[in-house]
Amino acid sequence: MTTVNALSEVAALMGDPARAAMLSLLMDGRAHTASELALTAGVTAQTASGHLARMVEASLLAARAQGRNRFYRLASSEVAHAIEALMALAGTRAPPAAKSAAWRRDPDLRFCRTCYDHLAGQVGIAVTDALTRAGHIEPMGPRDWRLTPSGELFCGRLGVDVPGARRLGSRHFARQCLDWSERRPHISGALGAAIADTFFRRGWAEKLRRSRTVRLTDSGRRALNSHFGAAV
Amino acid sequence: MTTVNALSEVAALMGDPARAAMLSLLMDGRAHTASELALTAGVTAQTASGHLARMVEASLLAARAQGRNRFYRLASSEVAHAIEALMALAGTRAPPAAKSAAWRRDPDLRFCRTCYDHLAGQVGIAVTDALTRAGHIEPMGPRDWRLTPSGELFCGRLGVDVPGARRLGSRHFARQCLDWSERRPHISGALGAAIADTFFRRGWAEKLRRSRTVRLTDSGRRALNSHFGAAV
DNA sequence: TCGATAGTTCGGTGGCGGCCGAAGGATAGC
DNA sequence: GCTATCCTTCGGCCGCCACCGAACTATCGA
Repeated sequence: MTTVNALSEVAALMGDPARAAMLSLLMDGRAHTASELALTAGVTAQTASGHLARMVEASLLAARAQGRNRFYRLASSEVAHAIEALMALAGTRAPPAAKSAAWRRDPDLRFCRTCYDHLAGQVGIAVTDALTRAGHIEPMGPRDWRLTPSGELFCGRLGVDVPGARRLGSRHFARQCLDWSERRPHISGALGAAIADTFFRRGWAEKLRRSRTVRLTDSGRRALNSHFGAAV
Repeated sequence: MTTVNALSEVAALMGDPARAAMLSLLMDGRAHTASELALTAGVTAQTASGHLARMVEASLLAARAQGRNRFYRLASSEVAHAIEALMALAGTRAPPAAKSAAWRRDPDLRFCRTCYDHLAGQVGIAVTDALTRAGHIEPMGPRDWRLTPSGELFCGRLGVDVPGARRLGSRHFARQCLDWSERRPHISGALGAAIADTFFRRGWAEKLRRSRTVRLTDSGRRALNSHFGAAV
């Protein structure tokens, strides 16, 4: 293959409107799910899937499976650089200010939200980090956490229903879930759900209507400080 | 027009093999006639004419009529920069085995070439590294270089027209341009062009006909050694 | 075990665009 | 004027590829 063909091939990939829309969204540096990218590009899931596979094949994107979701991100900073150079040609300034519109509109979503049934965002990460720092949980394997004896006690004092979580044998007990805004794992699985449930039950957090966004209450903020030694 | 559409449109222009071949030839920084570009791209004159018109329309190329001939050149160094960035991507895409095949095809191009109007390849990197090592230039921000007082003196002794380069207010003075073969930044912008000009004027380097490839002369090799303390 | 959700694969369709032949300027030289 | 060369415009053909519906797989939660 000549350098010329290589040039045209990579440019052609970026030259499709749907793929360009996906790449633009990914210029925020975060990982996004296939369905999110499909929605942004304005195409069906199956069309998006084909586009994403081609871009992964060409090393423009990197993919990581997580549960039912598949997260895609730009494969390297060089990809971002090339996109930026092309956008500069069109006279439009893009990165790094080019976050997705939804993103700019919703900083609260980044702060705290539900991910299935557990907490995510800065609050989810703060809780996870605090538990790790205190030695209450430990990474176990690539995808799980282990609850230590001290963690068992800690959860008991807080009112987290650990026995109930263990009873759900069909469900993973404590999983590492990649936080798509913070780009680090937070705690999910049955234990993550039980912790979130405690937050809601004790009035530390409230779900907003018709949204994944979660509001941390004042007492929740105090609880984070006193019980977890974390500030957000 | 949205930024996304702008991205896909300019990328789609570069994504056609015939147009990519033309753009590659024009990376030598010179103006070429329509028929020459048609020959390079392997298409008929009328097909090439259509391609060229579209690229002029999109401000990728600039055209100038001269007698019966029509000369085309890259519209700006930004266009060259974008092409270079895309080529850097293309270098990473295939596994090593496939890459080296394409590589060995053009060892001379990898050694020294023009990137629009400045030097690239091993020689371009050698010059840039030597200037950095001697403290003549310093990275300034993510995309620029700063010429230090010692660099000012050094360029003056060499006959590089620094004042002339500064006078081009419309153009970036000293930019970092990612070298697609060396995968590290070399110096471009007005100063990069002035340095390259010095190389050609003093007989240190010669452009090969119909190619971006540049030949380093024996005196050029000696100059690199004595003035820059670099060996290639 | 079962339903719901996320993602992929496959097959068929439609439209965009690259291609060339033919014809039509424009310029230079005679 | 005439001719050769360079380039462009026009019209029609053809292939590629983006798209979607349908069906399938995998994972999650109950």
